[in-house]
Amino acid sequence: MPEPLRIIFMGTPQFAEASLQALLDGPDEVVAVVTQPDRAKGRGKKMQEPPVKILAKANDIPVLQPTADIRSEEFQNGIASYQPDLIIVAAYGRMLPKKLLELPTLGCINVHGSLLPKYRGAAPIQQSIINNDSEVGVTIMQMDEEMDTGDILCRSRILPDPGETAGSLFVKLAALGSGTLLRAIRGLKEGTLLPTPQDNSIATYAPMLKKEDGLINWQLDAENLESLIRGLDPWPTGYCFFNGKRLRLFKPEVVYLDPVAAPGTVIQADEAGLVIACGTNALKINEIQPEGKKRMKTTDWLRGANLAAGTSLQPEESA
RNA sequence: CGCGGGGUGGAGCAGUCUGGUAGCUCGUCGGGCUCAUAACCCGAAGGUCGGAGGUUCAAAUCCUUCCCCCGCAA
Repeated sequence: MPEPLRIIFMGTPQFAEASLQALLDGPDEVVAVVTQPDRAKGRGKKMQEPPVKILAKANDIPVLQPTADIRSEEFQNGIASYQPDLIIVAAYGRMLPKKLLELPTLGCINVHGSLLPKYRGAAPIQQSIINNDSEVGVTIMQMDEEMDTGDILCRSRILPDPGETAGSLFVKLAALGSGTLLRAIRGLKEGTLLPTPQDNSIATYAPMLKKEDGLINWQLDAENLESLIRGLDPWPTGYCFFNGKRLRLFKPEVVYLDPVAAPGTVIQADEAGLVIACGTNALKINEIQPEGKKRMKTTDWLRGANLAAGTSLQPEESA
């Protein structure tokens, strides 16, 4: 095995940054970075570079941004010209074709934000919070042609903290993933890794979240909504409506009481906080972001908002 | 030039349409009450009303322009 390895890194968002940085700090050579094209984002639809691209440019690494078809001859020849020993993928955002998977001598390996075979797919970290899992982690796996189904090389697990959000867990798992990745690479080089096939019978999927997934259904149990809101923080965020305006909900807390009011009804709205009736028990919301405003403590918001107990936070019936 | 909301003592807001005394709920500080208190009562401090220019006897308010924050959409 040549030393150092020639590595191509494929990734796009913030989650991938830590892994790329770890590789840059590591013993092997990152010869190129592949990332999604710049996209028009934010107000005024300004073009924005993916975080991974920014990091790559800062380290003078060639960046490839295939736009349409990563199955194209042109792109695959481009990759081949770097003669990679290993391709590492972390939240790149697309499946890789077979030809590409077989190109590097050591194949392609992936950093995934769950303990596979649990939560294959796009949103494993959010899903693990939403389901209130007692144990979370990352998996390094050998990639194959299907989504997150390859043999497991390495896993690391941690315990989520109370009140953990998808955002806070993202940071932790990105760091955990980068360390686990380096361990896996070392193992590959030394031939000490034992690739383990996934047990498909216990596999679950974590589909990409949509904005509408954040609309709170107050009929549900407060405990479920509590973890849901944490799992949707910071995106797409749990939300409901008040006076036709969207209210984003953060820092939820289950209040154990038998709600006499209909689900979605405000039970309490004073200096002690905002409590809303759910299908079972109730939910206290400790931070809130009204449309057009910054995120703030709910008690601050209540001082200025004209919200009384008895109000329903269901979306308006009229369409 | 994608659509829209917003910037008012430390916090959250009202006041802007219809120019004319800086308001509300809190917080802070001082005093009182109380066995005691984050409760209650009395009092006080604290504001270039985002910046600049303009109109006017007079601008938070009307006009022009710039800066900043945020939601939608992508």
